[in-house]
Amino acid sequence: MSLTVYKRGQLAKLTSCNSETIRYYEKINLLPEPTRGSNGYRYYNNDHLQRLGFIMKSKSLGFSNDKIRELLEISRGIGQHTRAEAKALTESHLEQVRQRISDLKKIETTLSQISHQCDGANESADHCPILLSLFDQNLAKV
Amino acid sequence: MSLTVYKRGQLAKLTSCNSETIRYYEKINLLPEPTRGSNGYRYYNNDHLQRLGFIMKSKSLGFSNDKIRELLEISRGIGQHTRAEAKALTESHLEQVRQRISDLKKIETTLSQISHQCDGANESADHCPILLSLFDQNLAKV
DNA sequence: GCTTGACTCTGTACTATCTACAGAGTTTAT
DNA sequence: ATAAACTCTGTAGATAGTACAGAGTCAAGC
Repeated sequence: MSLTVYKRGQLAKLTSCNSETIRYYEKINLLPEPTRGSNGYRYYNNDHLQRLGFIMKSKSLGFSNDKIRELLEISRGIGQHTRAEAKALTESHLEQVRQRISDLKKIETTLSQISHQCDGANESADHCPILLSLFDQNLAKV
Repeated sequence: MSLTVYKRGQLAKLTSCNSETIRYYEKINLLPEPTRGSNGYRYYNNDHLQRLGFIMKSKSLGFSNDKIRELLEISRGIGQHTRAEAKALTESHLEQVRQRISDLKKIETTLSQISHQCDGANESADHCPILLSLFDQNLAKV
């Protein structure tokens, strides 16, 4: 219905997306090509606005551009796709997030340990426990 | 003391570092240039071995290459650097790790919520709660 | 109507952190 | 001797953008 159009900068402001990034998303087929004015300017419609909002939200949840492209395809598919696909994508991503958290927690523990071993005195870094830990062949694998 | 030398592939195996990556680390001044044989081959010594071990361990703790370069400089500096510097670098990195964990936990919560809202049935993705969430203007900011 | 500033266009280069490949030369094993 | 495995250089690709140069366009104020 709405015939509202937006120039690139306006779309950028409305979505908090860098305006150069909008061009980039078009290049990698995340955002469809908008119509062009006779001046060559891109003119976006409300569908672009909604899609870019979707992209920004998915990004904030850590989805990769490839995953976002898949999610957009599912949402656009006319009955071709199922909720099972959307859920599978989400669950698989969630698993990755959990794995990453688990990895980072191990890193946090190790960093915290080696940091506590160093008094941080304003003296020569010779024999600094942190550096020695990093040189240590036997530092626990993270 | 030890006059052991290693070719690139040997160093790679000993450190579990990809051999192309060793070349890359030399390019970005993370690993000093080794001596070259008359055939142009790189011949590494035990100092390189130890440094690359340091790099790999630091990487496994999530330090960026720039931070690793600083840590190496501190460890190499002849009394020029202090333990305070090493500790500050570590603490600042630890803070970043904690922040990242906190961000990921929020993402995990949101993903888990929207995933639970979807039954994942093998039916049309129309009205899929996950996709609707991602299109929703009001989805809680992560 | 003109000027000025803001915007947009294209293409390309840069960030970080590697990884991989082509085509040539070298070493090693059988 | 020959073939496999290794190394050399330089360059391109992946991921996810960001930034800039140089040209053209639009909008507001005078």
